[in-house]
Order: sequence, then C-alpha cells, then structure tokens
Amino acid sequence: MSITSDLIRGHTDTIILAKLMSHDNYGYEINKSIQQKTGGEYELKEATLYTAFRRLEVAGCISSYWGDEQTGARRRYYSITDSGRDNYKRLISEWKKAKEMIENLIKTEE
Amino acid sequence: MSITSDLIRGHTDTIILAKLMSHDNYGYEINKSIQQKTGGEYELKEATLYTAFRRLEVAGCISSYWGDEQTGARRRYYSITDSGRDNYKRLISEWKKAKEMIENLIKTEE
DNA sequence: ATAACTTACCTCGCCTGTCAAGGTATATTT
DNA sequence: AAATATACCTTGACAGGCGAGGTAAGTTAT
Repeated sequence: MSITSDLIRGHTDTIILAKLMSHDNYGYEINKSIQQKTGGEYELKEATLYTAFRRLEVAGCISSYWGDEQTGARRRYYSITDSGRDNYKRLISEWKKAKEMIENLIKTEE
Repeated sequence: MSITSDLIRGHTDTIILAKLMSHDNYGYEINKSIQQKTGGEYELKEATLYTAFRRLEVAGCISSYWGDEQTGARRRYYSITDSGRDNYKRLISEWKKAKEMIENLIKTEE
C-alpha cells in the first residue's frame, strides 16, 4: 500500500471535481493526468475512481455521456454541474480550514 | 456529521502521538485538550480514540499503565515508545509531502 | 496470423477507520 | 435523590479505498 493513501482519503472527490472544472474529461485520462502530476507517487486506483464517479453523479455534482469516438475504446465523459462547482468551492474552503487544524494538532507543544 | 471529519481521517494516530511526545497522558484529558485546541471545532469521538489507542499499542507505538489516583475515576495513562517517536517523525514528514501533493491536485489549472 | 500490449470501461467483496449508541464505575453538586 | 462530571470501554453499522477479477476494441511485435 502506498504511504500516502490514508492521507489522500477524503480528497478523491475534490481531485476529480478539480479536473473537471476546466473541461469535460474521461476516467482513464483523469487517472493518467493525476499520475503524471504527482510524478507517479500517487494514483487513484481504478476501483476508487469509478466508485467516486458513481457517487458524484448520484449526488448531482457531475453528469456523464458517451463520447462519439469513431475508433478505439469507447469513452465515458464527465461534466461538472453547477452544483458540482459549488461543492468544489466548498471542499476547497474546508480543506484550508482542515489543513490549519491538522497543522495545529499534529505539532508538539513547547 | 462534522464538516471536517473526513479530512481529519488518517491523522488520528499522528494527533495522539503528538500529544504524547511531551509527556504521558490519559484518554479523557487528551480528548479535552484537542477540543480546546480547536475551539470546539473538532473532537476525536471516544470510540475512535480508544480504537486508536488499541491500534497504537498493538503496533508498539505506545504503552499503557493504570494511574494510582486515590480518588475519582481510574485513569489509564499512555506513554510513547521509541518506536512511537520514530513513527511520529515519519508521519509528520509524510504529512508534509501529502499536503503538497493534495494542494497540487485539488487546484484548478490555468 | 497471433500474441502481447494499450486504451478504456466496469463490478465484487474484503479491509480499515469512524462513530452512534450503548454500557460501567466513582465522585461531586444540586 | 437526581443530575452532572470524570473516566473508562465495546458492539455493530457504515463508508471509502482497493485488490482482483472481468469485458471489449485497437495497435504493435514476432
């Protein structure tokens, strides 16, 4: 198990929403870009990723549609909704708060 | 459910070890000091706390002994071990790394 | 040709950490 | 006598992560 998997837990949704803020994207590509961005130090496991897509779709944060590729494997594209954008902003501000709280709690005193 | 509970997840052990770095302490007091430190914004739930104590003890990070209170409720004190100190340091450095990774992943690009 | 690999999707079932809800016992305050 | 505070604990449910498996289509190497 990766060192950081426990610490990343809880950020999966935020990471996915962040990826979708700029433009629609599909699972495989999202995963690749995450691996690339962390220099291979972290990757969302496929099972985790697709679970998250289902969760976010049910929650109304994203919607999905099949791409119209003429060749190669089919792709399911995801699009962030207005509600998803609101949620993203909320998650970011929660993270800022949580980060300070954690820093405060995990340091030794005196 | 508290806003930040999902984000704090994974830091419980680190928080407890941090508390024990300076001196031995007991569960109830540790929990109180966390509540105080966060201004009531966060508290380790008792079940979570005691589960974590068991986990940390089994892992050899802490040891415990009963206090010799002459009055009032009995207290089980916890003491951090050398292995626990090493682990604390490791967890702190992992946090620093994970923090940067998260920041990097949850921001929107361009 | 065919084996191996890549792209791209998905599900099932286990594991682990959190926590609501319950419990015990002692001492103090109302 | 009842309520509150201190202080400990367990059980069972739940949710998220993920290993292990599967499907299907296209590409590259032998």
